[in-house]
Amino acid sequence: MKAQPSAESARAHAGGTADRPADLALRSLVHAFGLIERVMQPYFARFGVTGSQWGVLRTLQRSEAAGEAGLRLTDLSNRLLVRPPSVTGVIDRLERLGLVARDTVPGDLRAKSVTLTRKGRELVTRVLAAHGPQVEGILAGLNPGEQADLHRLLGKLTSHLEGLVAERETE
Amino acid sequence: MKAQPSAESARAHAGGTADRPADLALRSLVHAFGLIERVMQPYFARFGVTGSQWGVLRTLQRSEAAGEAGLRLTDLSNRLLVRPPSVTGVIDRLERLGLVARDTVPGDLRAKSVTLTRKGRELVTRVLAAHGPQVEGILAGLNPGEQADLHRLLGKLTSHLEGLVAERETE
DNA sequence: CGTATATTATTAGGATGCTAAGCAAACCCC
DNA sequence: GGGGTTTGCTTAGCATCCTAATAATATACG
Repeated sequence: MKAQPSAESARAHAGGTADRPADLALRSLVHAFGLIERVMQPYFARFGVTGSQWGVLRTLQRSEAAGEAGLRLTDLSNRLLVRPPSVTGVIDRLERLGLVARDTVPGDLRAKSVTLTRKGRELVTRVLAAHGPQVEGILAGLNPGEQADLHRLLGKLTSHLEGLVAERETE
Repeated sequence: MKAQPSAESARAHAGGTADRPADLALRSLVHAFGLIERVMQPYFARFGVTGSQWGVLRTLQRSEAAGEAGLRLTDLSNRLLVRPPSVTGVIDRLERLGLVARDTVPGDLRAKSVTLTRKGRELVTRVLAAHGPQVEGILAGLNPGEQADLHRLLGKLTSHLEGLVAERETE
C-alpha cells in the first residue's frame, strides 16, 4: 500500500477535527449510549416507569438487600450521579405512583429517608425477572470476554473521571 | 482457593441481581457516560452553548467541510440519534442565538435546510481550538492502545445496537 | 452560649428528551 | 389526474436534567 492521504487526515484537514484515538473512543461511547437509551426507553415504558425511575428503584432495592434502612435524597444523588433537585422530582413522581415513600430520619429533621413500598418492591421483582435477557440482548454484540474487556476499560476510565470530577468540585 | 460463595453470588442471592459480564459492562458504560456529562457540561457552558447545541454545530461543520450545503432537520435527527421534535427545539434556540439559520430547500417546500451562520462558524472554530486537550483530558485514564480497544469494542456494540433499533422500528 | 458555617431538601427557571397528534407537501399507483 | 400514503416539520404535554437561590436544621468554634 502506497502512502496516500488517509480518510482521517483528509477529514482532519478539511474540518479541523482530530480523530485521534481519544476522539474516536469518546464519540463511540456517546453514540453507543444513545442507542442503548433508544432500546431501554420503550423497555421500561412497558412497566410504567422511566429509566430514571428504574434507577432509583433498583438502587433502593440494592440498598435494602444490603440491610440498609432507606436512603436519603443525598445518598441517591451521589449514587445516581444526579443533582439533588433532580432527585426531588423523580421521587415526587415515584411517590405519586405509590412505589416509594418519604420517611423522616430519626436524628435529623432536614433529611428524608426514601424506601420502597410493597408495591414498589413488587414492581422491582417483576422488572428483574425480565432484566437478565434484556441486558444480554443489548450486549449480545460482544462475547463474554469482550464484555469483560469493555467493563475493565470503562472501570479504568471511570476511576480517572471520578478523580477529574472530584478536583473540579473541590476547587 | 476453596469454593466459597463469591461476593457476586452472595449479592445476587440477596438482591436478585445477576452481575454477569453483560450487567457489569452495561452499568460501567452508563456510569462512565454520567461522569463524562458532568465534566463536559461546564466545559460547553464556558462557550455559551449546551452539549446538545454543540452536537448540532459540530455536525453542521462536518457536513460543511464535506461539501454539503446544509442539513435538513431530519438529517440532523438521524445523525444525532434524537427525534425530530427535539431537534426543532435545539435549532430554535441556536437560531435565536444567531448561530444557525433555517433556509428553504429548493425542491421541497416541507423541508428546511439548517446552515451555520458566520457567527456559528466562528464559535465552532473557537471551541475546536480547545477541544483536543479537553477530550484527551477525559480519556487520559486510558493509554492510546486502550482507547483504541475501547473504540473497537464500542464500534462492535454499536453495530449490534443499530441492528436492534432497526428491527424495532420496522415492526 | 451563640453566632458562623455546612448540610439537606426544595423551589424557580431554562434546556433536552420523548410520544402522540396535526398540517402541509410530495409521492405512488391505479 | 386523483385519492391514499408517506414524509418533513411543528405543536402539545410530560419527565429529566441542570444551576441558582431559599429555607430549615445541624454542626463547629470562638
